[in-house]
Amino acid sequence: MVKPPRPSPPDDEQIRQSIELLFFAYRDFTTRADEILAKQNFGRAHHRVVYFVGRHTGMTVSALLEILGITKQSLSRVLGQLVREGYVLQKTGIHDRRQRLLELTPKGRELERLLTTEQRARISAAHKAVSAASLTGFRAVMLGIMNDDTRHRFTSSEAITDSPNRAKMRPWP
Amino acid sequence: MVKPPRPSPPDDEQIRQSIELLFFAYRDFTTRADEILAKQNFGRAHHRVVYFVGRHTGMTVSALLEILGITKQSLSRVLGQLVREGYVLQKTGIHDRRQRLLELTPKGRELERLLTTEQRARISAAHKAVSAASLTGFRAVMLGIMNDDTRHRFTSSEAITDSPNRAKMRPWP
DNA sequence: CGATATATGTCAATAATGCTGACGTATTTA
DNA sequence: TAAATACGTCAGCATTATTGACATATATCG
Repeated sequence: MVKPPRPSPPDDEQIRQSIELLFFAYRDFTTRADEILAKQNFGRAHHRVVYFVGRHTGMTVSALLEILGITKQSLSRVLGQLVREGYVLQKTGIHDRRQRLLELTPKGRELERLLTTEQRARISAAHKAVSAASLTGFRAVMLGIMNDDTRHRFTSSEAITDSPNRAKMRPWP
Repeated sequence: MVKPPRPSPPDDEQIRQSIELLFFAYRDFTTRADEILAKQNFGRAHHRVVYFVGRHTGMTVSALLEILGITKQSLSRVLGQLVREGYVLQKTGIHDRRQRLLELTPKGRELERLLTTEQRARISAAHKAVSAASLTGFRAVMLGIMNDDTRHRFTSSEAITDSPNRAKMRPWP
């Protein structure tokens, strides 16, 4: 007891701080939307579906499952509910008729807007409060935290802003 | 009533990207620990309790509730379970005997280590892959995302490592 | 001292999210 | 034609979180 098993203390402290930044930022980021959802008898899962379907109109169910990282049974309840209540439309795929391509109805877009307005304002304020370099740093660290295969989602196509740092990122142990 | 159906599109794209960075980084950050927890019949809530009690030895139940942002009834089951199974100790407060000060047992510390080892490695790698400036930027943005009152947790007291970088962080508008 | 507030715990009911496992159907591909 | 794929669904179970009501011990105030 006199001798606490310490990892390298200064480094460990920095790491723990980042863990906590992630925890608290995520916690505060989601609470407001959760409150709005509760009033409509929806949950966070509905928000995620509406967000990503809005973001990627015409996406397949599989693509959505991969993004959410859940099973089709779990998605089923939520998606089925959104479809039945007129927030999401399913259209049979043209090239592959087994697919159900997803898109938001006007009602769905309305809900998406309602849910993310506060979140976008929050992020927007955070962006405006820092320098462009800070924003780049934020992105670099977030990309470093996620899995390699998830990272492709940001690094491949056009979406990414940037950053020289990316080149330094190692593949991950 | 409301006017702009569209925010300025380029800006909106950057904001959405940050929202997604937050979502995917958090998702990937938690999955491994969740798997370990599942094997022991524990959930993410147990992880959070063990993490924060380990971080703030001797903390009160109220302090933990405030950090977690949940109700005491929700905490009760999880905390009670951890206490009964010997991961967490409760000691009656000295100055205020109504308080139950929380701390980890050796078994609790072991569990905490098991759960966060992978997470710390993940964050550590992300830190090493970027410049000190990027890290500062990451912190600034994360602090900007969280609520004002949550931010005090990082900006006020000692808990912070320290780092010359800290000095550059602005108090926030 | 007595009233009241605080710190904590507990019981009960309810809801949302997620999982595994087992089937079923339509459609595409080999 | 057989196998693989995309999707859906039913059933059962665990975890996390909620509200509301009530209980106990201790502190503090008038």
